[in-house]
Amino acid sequence: MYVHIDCNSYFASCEIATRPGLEGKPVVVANDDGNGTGVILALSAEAKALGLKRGIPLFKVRDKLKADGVVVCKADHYKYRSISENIMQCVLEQGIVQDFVQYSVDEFFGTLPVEEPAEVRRYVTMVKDLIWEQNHIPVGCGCSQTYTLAKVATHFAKHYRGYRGVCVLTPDKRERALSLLKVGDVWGVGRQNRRHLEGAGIVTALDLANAGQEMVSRLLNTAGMRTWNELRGIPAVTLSNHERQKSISHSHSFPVMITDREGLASELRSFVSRCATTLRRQGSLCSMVTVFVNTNRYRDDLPQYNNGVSVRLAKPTADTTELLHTVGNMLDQIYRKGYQYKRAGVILGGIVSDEGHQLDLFTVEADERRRRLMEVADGINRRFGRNSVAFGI
DNA sequence: TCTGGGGTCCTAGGACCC
DNA sequence: TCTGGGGTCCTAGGACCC
Repeated sequence: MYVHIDCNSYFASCEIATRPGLEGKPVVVANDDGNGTGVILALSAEAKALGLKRGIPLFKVRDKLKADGVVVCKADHYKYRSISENIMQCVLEQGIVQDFVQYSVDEFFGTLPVEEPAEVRRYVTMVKDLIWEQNHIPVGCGCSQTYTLAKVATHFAKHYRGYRGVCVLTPDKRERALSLLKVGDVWGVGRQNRRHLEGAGIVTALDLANAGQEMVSRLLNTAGMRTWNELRGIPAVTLSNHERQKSISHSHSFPVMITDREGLASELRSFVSRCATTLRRQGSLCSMVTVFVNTNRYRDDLPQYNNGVSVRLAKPTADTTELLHTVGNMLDQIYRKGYQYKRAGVILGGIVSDEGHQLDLFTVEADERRRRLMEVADGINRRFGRNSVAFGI
């Protein structure tokens, strides 16, 4: 029996759990404090009831937020990650769920060694209650024969009060449940594939499950075939372990457009410093760097320019000073005078473990003093907060 | 005035090998 | 007229996820 656990309105729930006085109030979390360029990322149930939606730019609803007394919180991703780790930890210690893995910051998968629906329900309710008691985060739980069907079950757990947050989707109820679910709400069916499927008359999840293999493989790719199997109760999805990220990126849309090279360079330096910190935290080195810049795509009155460049490094590194230097050179390749830049970012790729990586022909001994400098800087920032020390350029 | 940020996987086509 | 055949690896772009 596969189990899926999904935190409700996660970012908003984290704020309510950690800031006194927010309970029962309409709360939205935005990637900004509400004065700049943010959009709504998450909403409490009370905020949803006001008709607010995820993805709306704050400036469009500024008056409504004020009139309805909505609390706007700035997203704190460090907080959300740390609460997520606590949830992970408490479920692992409880020991009911097996093969427990984190799928995203607010979702978890696992298995249960029991099959009988009432018993499954009892176990999963214990897990749900434990998460609430220890973290004050409400969750929805779904159980079924495959990961995808477990996510379908979670959908029902969240949308029908009668389930009280736990839905066990047994084979005899599978068809009925799938007939009530739009095909676009199935895990793995995005906007593009939904259009293809609907064009072929496949509208509900049940239509997809009952479609012929040939038709499905023509309309979707191999990932789509896995989804098709899972909907029919045949496990086909394997969760890769994400112990080490394969790419690390930071990017940002600027509240005020930037025109000069130095302005962009300064942003990119801060992005790459943060990437390098993450890189070292997970014990990795990167061997590829990508830098990109974009103008404002919403302003058709302004000339548009979007460009990016990637370089492969001679040897993998996690050294901030080295990456700062690289990024500066890369910006020179793509920076053009005369544009108003709205967004820029850095992506580190080609990530390898920092032990036993391939040295190139010309590598002398690694610079021990530089490595220790990074270690000390990371240590200070861990202890006294991010950006307590940074690289002056 | 103001429109997010961070990921993974798959595939087609090109470059290269013998 | 006729222009080999069988591979691997890498990358960019597009699909998906949260």
